[in-house]
Amino acid sequence: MGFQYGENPVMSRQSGQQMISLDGYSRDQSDQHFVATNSDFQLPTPNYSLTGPITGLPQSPSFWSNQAVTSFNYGDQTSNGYYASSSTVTRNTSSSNCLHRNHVSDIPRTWDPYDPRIINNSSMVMDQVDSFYPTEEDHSDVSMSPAMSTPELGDRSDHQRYSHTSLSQSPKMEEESLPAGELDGFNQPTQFCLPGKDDSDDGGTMSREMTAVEIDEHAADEPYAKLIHRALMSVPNHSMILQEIYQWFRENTTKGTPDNKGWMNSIRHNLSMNAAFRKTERKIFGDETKKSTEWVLADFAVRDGVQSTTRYRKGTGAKKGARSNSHIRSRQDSGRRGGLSASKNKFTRQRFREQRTDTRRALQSYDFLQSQYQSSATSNMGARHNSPSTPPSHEQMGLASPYFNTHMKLEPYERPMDLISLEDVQGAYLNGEPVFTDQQDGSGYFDGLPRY
DNA sequence: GTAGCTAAACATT
DNA sequence: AATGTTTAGCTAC
Repeated sequence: MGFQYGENPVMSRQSGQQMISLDGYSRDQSDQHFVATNSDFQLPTPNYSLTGPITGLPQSPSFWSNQAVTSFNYGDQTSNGYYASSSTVTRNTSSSNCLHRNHVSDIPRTWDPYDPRIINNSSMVMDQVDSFYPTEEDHSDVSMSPAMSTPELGDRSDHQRYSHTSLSQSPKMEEESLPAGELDGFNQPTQFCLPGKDDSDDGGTMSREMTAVEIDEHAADEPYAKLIHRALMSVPNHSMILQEIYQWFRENTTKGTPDNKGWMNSIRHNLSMNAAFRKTERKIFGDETKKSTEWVLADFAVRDGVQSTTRYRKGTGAKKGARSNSHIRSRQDSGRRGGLSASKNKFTRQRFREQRTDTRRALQSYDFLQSQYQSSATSNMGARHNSPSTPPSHEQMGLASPYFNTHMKLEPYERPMDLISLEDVQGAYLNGEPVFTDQQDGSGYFDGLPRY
């Protein structure tokens, strides 16, 4: 990246010099308000260090043996069944020397060292670096581990390979704005250690530092959902477009191979099926008619990590062993069913959303009643095992239906109330007629539609 | 049985 | 064409 030591930042830019985006993607001019050149940006702060998820690690022993490099808590499944969120790397340095993001909303997608905000307030610049990964094609001597680390500037031979930081992020849509303090945990120190499955005599509760090799091996074995989670956690706003996710996989995993496209399919599959990943739309600046789709981590996933995608699988029970004569035909047939079902389900979901809207409107009339019970509700909520936006497990939901409530991608205002949730309702009548009932066999239907 | 990967069909953008 | 959704076969544990 060309970060250099020195008390006096030198901000020079030659005319015609190619500008790069910090996440490696070209930007529209309108989006280029924050751009750094690859070579002439000079870090005004000497002896700096970073906090935040860092991807792409030098593998040199000197790097790993450096005391300043923190240990890793390689988040694994936690007691609540989630993959732990491993969003932050900390340093054993004083906070004044650390680079950390203070305000996500302030971070532009790209940066320009000539931005007056930087020149006049240089501390703001590197305070907000969150991600750091190599982009050069030749990675032969650089570990592409997706694990997060902290490049140590003392070893510039390694460090110089980091041609840019990733500030890939776009402003969240209004309705996606995070509540205050939502990302507070992002700056909280998190240790990166091996999961406690080792032979330590504490029963595995203690953790130990991973070696670089272990991290690489571990990362290579990580499931897609976890890797996607990690990718999204590596950017400040926890959002990426699909192509950025692809690129992250190319650079940080062994899955992103060019020889086949199956891994892309798998990524899309995981994005679609895992409730930790939510789809948002962002209007393209300057052209309100165009929108780009971004994938963003759900709030609970930021806090708690991601669950396995298969957990969201429809539990109809794949008939193992029920093979047709032709494997190919079976495959095609299953896909065809999926496609047809997808279409049908899309329709039914759409109808269900309309129903939900109607239900919500009806329930709004209960606002008054809810306010009467607010205090008791609050006390009940306090007894919740999980935070309200944390999706319940199968067990918690106690659904007779095999459908896990994965794609109730509800906006905050339309989330089921804690007071009254559809899961709690076993039947409803309108004008004396049953609107829906929850049959004992679990085949609950909502106005003739399957219950989701 | 669960988790994960993968292929595939189909829909949507 | 790229992206998104869904089903389901298969393997490993």
